[in-house]
Amino acid sequence: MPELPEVEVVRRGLDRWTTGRTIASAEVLHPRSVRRHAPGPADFAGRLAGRTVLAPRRRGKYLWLPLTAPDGTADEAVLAHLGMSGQLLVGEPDREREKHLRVRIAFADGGRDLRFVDQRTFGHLMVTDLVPDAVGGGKGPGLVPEPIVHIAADPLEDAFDAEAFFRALRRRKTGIKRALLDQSLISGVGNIYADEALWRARLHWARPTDTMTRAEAARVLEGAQDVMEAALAVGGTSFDSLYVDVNGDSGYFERSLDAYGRRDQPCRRCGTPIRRDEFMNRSSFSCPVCQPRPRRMR
DNA sequence: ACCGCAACCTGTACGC
DNA sequence: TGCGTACAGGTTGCGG
Repeated sequence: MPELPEVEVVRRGLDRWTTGRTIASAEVLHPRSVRRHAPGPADFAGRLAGRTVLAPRRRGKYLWLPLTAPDGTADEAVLAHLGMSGQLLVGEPDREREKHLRVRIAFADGGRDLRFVDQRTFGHLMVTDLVPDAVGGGKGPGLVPEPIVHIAADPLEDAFDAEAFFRALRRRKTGIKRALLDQSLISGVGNIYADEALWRARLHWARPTDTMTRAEAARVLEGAQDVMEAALAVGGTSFDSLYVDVNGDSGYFERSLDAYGRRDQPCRRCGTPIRRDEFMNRSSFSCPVCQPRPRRMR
């Protein structure tokens, strides 16, 4: 459940169900799911046993569970990325094993367990150090997992710097959608919400960023913030059972999408059929009238 | 240093 | 029913 609102839905579920609990054991059923944990699956499991999990945090599409050190502070975390099809599910330990169960974490209290289920295995978990945050001049989470220090703040964080984002856009020689999908410029935005933000901002995906105005950048940013907050309010976007919260329930935002997946359906602003373009080996949906092609494409 | 694309996987939907 | 093709919401790593 890849984009920011869906990951935030999961974070909130974990906050309720795993915070303050002590891990009894972890079981890695598919090594690919911990491939970014360099010391390997056995080390991954060994590092979790006996640790207490603190309140989950998120930046963009990354989620992490801080782990307590002997003195009670957090120095490490379990970092999770759901990729295209990852799910973090919480439920009774004796329930059936999911077909694509990759990692199972059991708690010392014997209650609900935490499962990482991932059909396509693009997602991953790892145990990593927490290091001082690089963004936002101290307004960020304070400590962040080392592997994601290069990720930009997401637009729902206080630490997000709109002016810095604008300057970065102007420096780049690329199109606005590519920039929105670049997690080092702005994190949390994926293919769905990029299309939705651009529809709201009335900008074409290929609009070159090096000539964008402050007003255009502000429109895109506001579009992204508004659409992701609206999606979050109804549990995120899900087209099928692959994108669910920790209890396995789907969100309702699909019905509110204005551009994504609406090929040939009337634009909700002007009635013109929405077009689909090929872009980066995937799809881009936009209104041909509200979002006219720029003279120079990127 | 930057940009853009191919690769990594499994499953589903659809046309013939 | 079966087969082939296209497509799916993400990131990394490599070539240019």
